[in-house]
Amino acid sequence: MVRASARRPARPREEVFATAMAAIARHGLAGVTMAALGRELGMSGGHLLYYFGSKDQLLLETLRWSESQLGERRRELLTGDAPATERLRAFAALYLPTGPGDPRWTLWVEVWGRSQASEEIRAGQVEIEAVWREDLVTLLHEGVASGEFRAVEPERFAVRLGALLDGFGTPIVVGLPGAGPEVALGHVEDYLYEALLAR
Amino acid sequence: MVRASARRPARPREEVFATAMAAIARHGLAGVTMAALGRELGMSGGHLLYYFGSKDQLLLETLRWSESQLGERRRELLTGDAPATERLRAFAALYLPTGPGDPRWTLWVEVWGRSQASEEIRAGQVEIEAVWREDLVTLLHEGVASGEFRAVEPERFAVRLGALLDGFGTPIVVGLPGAGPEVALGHVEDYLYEALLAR
DNA sequence: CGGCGCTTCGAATGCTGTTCAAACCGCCGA
DNA sequence: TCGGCGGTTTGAACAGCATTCGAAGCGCCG
Repeated sequence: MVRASARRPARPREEVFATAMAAIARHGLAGVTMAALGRELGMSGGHLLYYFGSKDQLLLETLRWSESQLGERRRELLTGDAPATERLRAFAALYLPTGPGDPRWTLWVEVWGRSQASEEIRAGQVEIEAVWREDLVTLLHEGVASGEFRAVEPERFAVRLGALLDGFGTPIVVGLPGAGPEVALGHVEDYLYEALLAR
Repeated sequence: MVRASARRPARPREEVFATAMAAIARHGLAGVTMAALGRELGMSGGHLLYYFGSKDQLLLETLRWSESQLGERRRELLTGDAPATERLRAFAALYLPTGPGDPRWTLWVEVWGRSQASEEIRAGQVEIEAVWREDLVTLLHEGVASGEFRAVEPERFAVRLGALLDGFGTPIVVGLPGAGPEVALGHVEDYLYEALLAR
């Protein structure tokens, strides 16, 4: 058929991810249609699917991109020469949601919801989380080695701290009453004090 | 029109919930259609919606029912005369998923995924969780009062323990590598020892 | 016995993810 | 320069499903 509408080159991947993330944060994944996202980007919905394969794949790639954005910030604060305690606190603050509807965490909530039914999404989230875990373990090693932290087992401690942060994060992003980043950070700081510093 | 198919009375609510829960555990909510669920129950999909209003409402009611099933067990173990420490451990064991695909937790994962977009679901989950929280706070009060636990603040401690349990539970039910109820319980027990018992 | 309100069915409706045919375009080799 | 090829882009078709809703059915009550 004669193409009535003009062809438009795909938007840069960065812009696609940023727009997708904002839309998902605002409407939830179910509230975002490929057609609507395409309109926002000046692309067709079919064009988006040509590149990403499926809506769920788009979600996973968007999360991957989002997490990679944080990689720089996390590396900066983790490799600074502030005491390990401060860096660990900063790590937790960076990990936790900024508040209800935090776009990055909204992606995570959507991914968790799809993870059980998809080995591919599970593998993806494991890969993304691994980076956080490795960085945390490295920091814990440093703190223990320098004598700043008690002689905890870094791997095991990282698992527990990760669970605690996840457990606090989800109610924040979802907007449950009483849940907020300050409250959560207060708990985490107390926990870190009791577990790593108190003698 | 002349009704070709026979009318069938609705299945008891209990059976609807049990069947819905099993189907959701097996396929995820997205993989369960109202038509298919109706066929399993010998009802029409429209009939299910007549009673539940929407698929999301069915999910929330199923979770409510599921949690009420546990209410008895939780009350039994919490009001026993075993030491508070044992009862607290049993509480944690009951709270955590039994393993990947745990039906009860699968409902929770689905609810979390919809919570952000729905005030009604948020309110529902807060109500359901409140019971667990209250029971935990009561137990903590007992343990502190009897001198068995350190003088922690029960409300605050319950928030933190709840976060830790949630943070451990989700990877288990979703089936992430390395996550399992024994591992999680080990962590939780260690945490409880360090936070409540160790001097 | 008639009317009322609840129950039950299942197709219609509306919507959306995904597929796919077709047009378009740039590049490369003959 | 031209034809072929492969990637790009569109948007409708397709398939599926949540939800709505009209209509039939049924029990109960006055």
